[in-house]
Amino acid sequence: MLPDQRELATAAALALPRFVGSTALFHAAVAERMAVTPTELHCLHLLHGGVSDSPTELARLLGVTTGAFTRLLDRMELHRLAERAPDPADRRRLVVRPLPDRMAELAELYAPMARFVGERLARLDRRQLTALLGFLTDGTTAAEQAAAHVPDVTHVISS
Amino acid sequence: MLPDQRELATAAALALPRFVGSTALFHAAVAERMAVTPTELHCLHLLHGGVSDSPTELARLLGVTTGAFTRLLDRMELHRLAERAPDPADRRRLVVRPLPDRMAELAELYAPMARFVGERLARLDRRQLTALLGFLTDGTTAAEQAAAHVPDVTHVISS
DNA sequence: GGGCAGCGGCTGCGCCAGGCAGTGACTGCG
DNA sequence: CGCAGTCACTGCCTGGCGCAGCCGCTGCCC
Repeated sequence: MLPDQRELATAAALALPRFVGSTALFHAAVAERMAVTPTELHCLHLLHGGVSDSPTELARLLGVTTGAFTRLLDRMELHRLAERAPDPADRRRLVVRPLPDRMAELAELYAPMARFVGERLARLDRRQLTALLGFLTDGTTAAEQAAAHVPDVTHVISS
Repeated sequence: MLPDQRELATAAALALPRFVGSTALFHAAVAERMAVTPTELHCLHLLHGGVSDSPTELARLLGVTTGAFTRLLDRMELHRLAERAPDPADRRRLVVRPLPDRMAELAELYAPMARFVGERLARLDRRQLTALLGFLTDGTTAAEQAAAHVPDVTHVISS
């Protein structure tokens, strides 16, 4: 790896936390405009991404308890974001389905960022796009795993 | 733009919200391990990035009111993350300074993600790194501006 | 140079998202 | 057929944050 590449990599690693922070803030602003909590919005993304439709699994991915997820679902139904449906195979379970009702509103709120992303991506060639996409998808799973196994630093404190 | 490039761009745009969500969750997990709120951690990143040292400006960047930031600062001082210092030029103001005390602990908690990012970036060439870095930095400012000017959708609701 | 509008940070109060722990319904294994 | 485990749900409580009012300080402006 060449020196300037190392510099670029360092700069990117430093830019990452701030990027995440500000983007999360943007999501919070969108959620507020929709009179909805950021967690509800995050859940909506998971639902539309087809990641899962199981309450327990969704709660885990969202980082909340199943108890909190019950109220979360209550609110999402109230806000016409999703709905409960019985699971025919297991009467204890239920499946969560996203509702299309407020998608237009959501798209409008995301418009500024969508435009930015679109313009930015249009300037990249195939290799650059592949790198970016790979970084995002692998980073997602890495973050989910890392969040579940954050190293215990008790010994650092106690030492 | 070729068809497969368009597909890649679309995929990247879809992967972005989930990436942000899961990464934010990882940050929340790190914050919890440090017995600290995610907002405190976000503020710490801003301080170490040298973005600003003004309470009002930091509150704006964090998306909280100045009132909430006062308690936030109280907690950060309590947790040895930052400290208040008087502004010699203006006795109304104060300067927020990050403390190095718990940086080792923080680095250890970030280690898994840092390793992933490092390995992932090492595989990219100069053009790819430049594209990624540009996307992150420009995306940060775009998100901050977009968060401040989220379009009003009242007419959508009322219609 | 004295009054005054505006700014910067601090505080009482209430709200609400979420954790915790216990409950009931249901499943499937022994 | 009973029993342990799973899944979603519910009171109770904590705590971060918004809101609005407050005080001290600054700098403009007559």
